Amino acid sequence: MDENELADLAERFRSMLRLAVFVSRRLDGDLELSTTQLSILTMCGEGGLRMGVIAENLGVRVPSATEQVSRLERAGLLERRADPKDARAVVVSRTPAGDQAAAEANRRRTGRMVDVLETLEPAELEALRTALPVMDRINERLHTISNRKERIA
Amino acid sequence: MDENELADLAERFRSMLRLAVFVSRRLDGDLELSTTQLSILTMCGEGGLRMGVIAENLGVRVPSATEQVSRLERAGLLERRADPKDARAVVVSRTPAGDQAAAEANRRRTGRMVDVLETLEPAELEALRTALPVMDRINERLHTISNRKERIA
DNA sequence: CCTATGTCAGCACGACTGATATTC
DNA sequence: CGAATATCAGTCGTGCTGACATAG
Repeated sequence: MDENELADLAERFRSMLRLAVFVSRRLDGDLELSTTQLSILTMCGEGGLRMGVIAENLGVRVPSATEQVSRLERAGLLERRADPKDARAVVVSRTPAGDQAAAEANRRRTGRMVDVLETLEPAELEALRTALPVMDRINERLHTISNRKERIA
Repeated sequence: MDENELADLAERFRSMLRLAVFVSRRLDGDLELSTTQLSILTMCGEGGLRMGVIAENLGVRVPSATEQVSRLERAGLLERRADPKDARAVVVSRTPAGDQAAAEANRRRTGRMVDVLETLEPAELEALRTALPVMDRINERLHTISNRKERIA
């Protein structure tokens, strides 16, 4: 693929990213839990996570994660415990109410998404399925490139 | 495709949307113009747009568009003119400085995206290219579904 | 003593609603 | 007069940085 084709694809992919943000807002905007909050709830099953890990998974700074966790804790969906191995750290895990809320919210959002996907044709669904891993790769590469830049600068 | 496959695809697509938001932040987060602001600048070439159209294109309410346009106007990149056909409306268009800023910003962001895409393999780029129109379709369908819901409610 | 972890305080941005003009 | 267009005022959510306490 030559340079011009790549630049064209890059521009169209930029448009697609904008659209993805837009679609995300439309799908999740009117629900009780924000996209970020549900992500935190979902990742905090299975024994809990440290605050720093939550922040890293979300791609935000630690204070931002603290804020979201505090909010979900006030709502009774998460709880903080001291890490027995390291008293500086906290381990965040779901309460039973959090388990229930996460399951319910994920079920509902997936249902909405199914409603949309049902209107597409098989070839379109296949195109989607094939492209999904590519976004993961792009995300990985983005980390690599960012890190390299930091080292140079 | 049966119900379970569709639900599985829906969940993975939801993850992809989250990732898209994340990638978008990483790519545009440290630049002078926000993603939204550059979208406005880009769409306001070719004779200008009314405020309501800008809001609709962005998927936000009119007051939010007003705020962004005011900011870009203060920065000297956009200008408001009265619509000669309808004195209630304003027409927003780019200044020469806005033309230049939009071209420069778009060039730079596309360049960043090319840096990322260059690290992918041909098959992955092809998968991406094939999937791009599908996101447009999803966006269209979302409008249809939302409108139907409003009518029912 | 230096680093790592998390919280707090204060700030910025960008969305929203509700209340106005103004004009169709 | 009612509907449409844009703006203003005020609020909220969610990110950030910088300063701090506590523990490794």
